[in-house]
Amino acid sequence: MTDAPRPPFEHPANALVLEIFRANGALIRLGDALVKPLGLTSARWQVLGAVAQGHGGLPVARIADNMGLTRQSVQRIVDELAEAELVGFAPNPAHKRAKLVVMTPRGQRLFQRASERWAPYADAIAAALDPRRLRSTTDNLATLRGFLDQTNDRSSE
Amino acid sequence: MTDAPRPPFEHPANALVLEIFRANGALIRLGDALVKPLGLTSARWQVLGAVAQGHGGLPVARIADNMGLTRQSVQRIVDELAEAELVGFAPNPAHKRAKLVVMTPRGQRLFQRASERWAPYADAIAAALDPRRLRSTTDNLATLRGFLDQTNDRSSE
DNA sequence: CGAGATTTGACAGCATCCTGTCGTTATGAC
DNA sequence: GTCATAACGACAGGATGCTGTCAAATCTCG
Repeated sequence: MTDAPRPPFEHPANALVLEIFRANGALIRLGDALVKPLGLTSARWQVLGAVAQGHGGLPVARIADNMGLTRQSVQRIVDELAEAELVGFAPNPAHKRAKLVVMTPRGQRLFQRASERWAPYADAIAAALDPRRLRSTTDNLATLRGFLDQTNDRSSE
Repeated sequence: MTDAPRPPFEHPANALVLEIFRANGALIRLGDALVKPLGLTSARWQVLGAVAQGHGGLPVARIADNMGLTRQSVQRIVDELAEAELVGFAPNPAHKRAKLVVMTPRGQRLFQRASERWAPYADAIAAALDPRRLRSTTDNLATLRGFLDQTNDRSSE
């Protein structure tokens, strides 16, 4: 049994990476199904959430940084959300072109409804992973992401 | 302090979900940069890895299941890999149309080179997260994914 | 105050993954 | 043995995210 070809799949880090990919996919699928009846998608819901967090309004580039995405990806979603009148643009006193993205009342109502739909699932996740595991998993992923971001930044220099 | 608008962002599960999204994005970016000099992308590398694991050859649908993706996504990548002669198709004794995807020698060599490039990063991850954390994080994500897959399957019935 | 660097938005093109639908092939119930 | 079901591949279309490039606005520093 020493002849089994053993590519570095045995490495513990690889198992983690594969689980992250699978969890990411499963979360997006769940999110899409969850907000589809509201006319939303996972991506739009996420951007809406990021806008909701920036109470005073944030430029697109800031939202992208918060989400770990590029400006272009977020810009496209924001434009679509603006088209649907779920978000609007407020003048930015600190930058003429970089207008602030703010929620419209309609956007707030829709986001509220999405949040209500999500709540039971969030609770179920918290039930499947007790508070200690939930927190340690989050912390460990944050540690991993810190390393990855650092590595990515370094290679782009 | 009871008036702060508090959408369910405070929920511990949400912090975990956001970290999974960010980690996923960072991993794909790192993977793309890592195998770009080899003429590969993250997705092709991943599919190549899945083919490498199925030593005897697997039909596309099986590979997709293993990766948590749809058949169509994997099929397109496999076709491109076949075009580049990195994988080939072997007849499937159990199914006339569902041919088995197998590595070509060239694919094996390329995957080997990608693995060698990845190894230092895998080690670095294992260094940033000690074995116990690495394993518990992987296990907890697997638990989460079990719940998510179950929920997704249920809603598609 | 002025030149270069940085940040931000706009536009174009591409890679990846999804859903929906159809025809072919295997499998299982009867 | 036959028919319904499931599994698999093929094809079309849409959604999301990325890179590359350029212009406008701001900031930094001498």
